[in-house]
Amino acid sequence: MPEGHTIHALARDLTTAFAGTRPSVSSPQGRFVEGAALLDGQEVEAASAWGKHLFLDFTDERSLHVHLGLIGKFEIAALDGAPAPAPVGAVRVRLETPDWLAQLRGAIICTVLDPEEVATVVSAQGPDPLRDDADPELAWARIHRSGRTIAELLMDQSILAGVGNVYRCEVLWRHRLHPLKPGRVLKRSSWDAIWADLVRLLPLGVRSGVIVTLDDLVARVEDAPGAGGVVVPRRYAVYKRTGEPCLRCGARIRTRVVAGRNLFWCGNCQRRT
DNA sequence: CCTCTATGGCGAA
DNA sequence: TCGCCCTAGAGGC
Repeated sequence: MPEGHTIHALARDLTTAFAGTRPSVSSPQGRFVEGAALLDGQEVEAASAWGKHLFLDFTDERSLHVHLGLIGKFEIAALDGAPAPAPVGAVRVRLETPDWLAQLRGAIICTVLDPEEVATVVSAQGPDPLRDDADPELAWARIHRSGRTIAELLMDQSILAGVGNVYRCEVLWRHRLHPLKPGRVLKRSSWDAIWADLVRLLPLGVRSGVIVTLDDLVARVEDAPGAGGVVVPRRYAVYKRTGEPCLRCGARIRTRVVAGRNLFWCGNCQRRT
């Protein structure tokens, strides 16, 4: 589920698996042969994420830039001494060491960038609530002057990076905000609350691998000991719950396609006025 | 088994 | 605005 939490978890796992190693890099599918040749045998420094963009940095200053899009998958597996299995299906990139195997499929972006090009990609992204260096003022400055709907603004990666359709629907429900309200009428206190909530919720997604937005599940992840994985069911307040009762007020959940994406909200407790 | 759908965004038209 | 990427889970038959 590639919203920002997925990409940050991938960066963490790629760093664990490959930092300090020199993986063999190939493109069994054949669509990344030249890029793979540039990276093959080079030493990995670390991986990082900004919003939904993933960067695997090598010590020669080249970076593998990946964006999963809707259907992309980046699978990382410990080999535990076993020989790596042969690639199956359309594997765009394969990274292999004696200990780890990573395979990328279906990504919308997969390229090799130099540091300047990485900076250009990053500069087009808004603040990411998962990053310590994020400045929410940059997002607010654009939101509070905009006539576009808050639903649209939350999904605009140049304004706010990492939030996708599930987090936006859920966070608007948590703050009782109508998705079609224009950004310019959003109160400063509402934005502060949204940002603080995202700073709280997104790390729970990184930790559990699941988008966690319901208070009982939030508590379950926050109270779990250690930093390891927590098993959490995929349950949402409004996302994909069209016609079902709101968990807060019992009114029917409504849906509408806006800018090509499905929007879900409670018609009663998320009022437009 | 097959068909539909999606947490995203690029590039052609 | 639409097709595509070509995955993977859900649901229908």
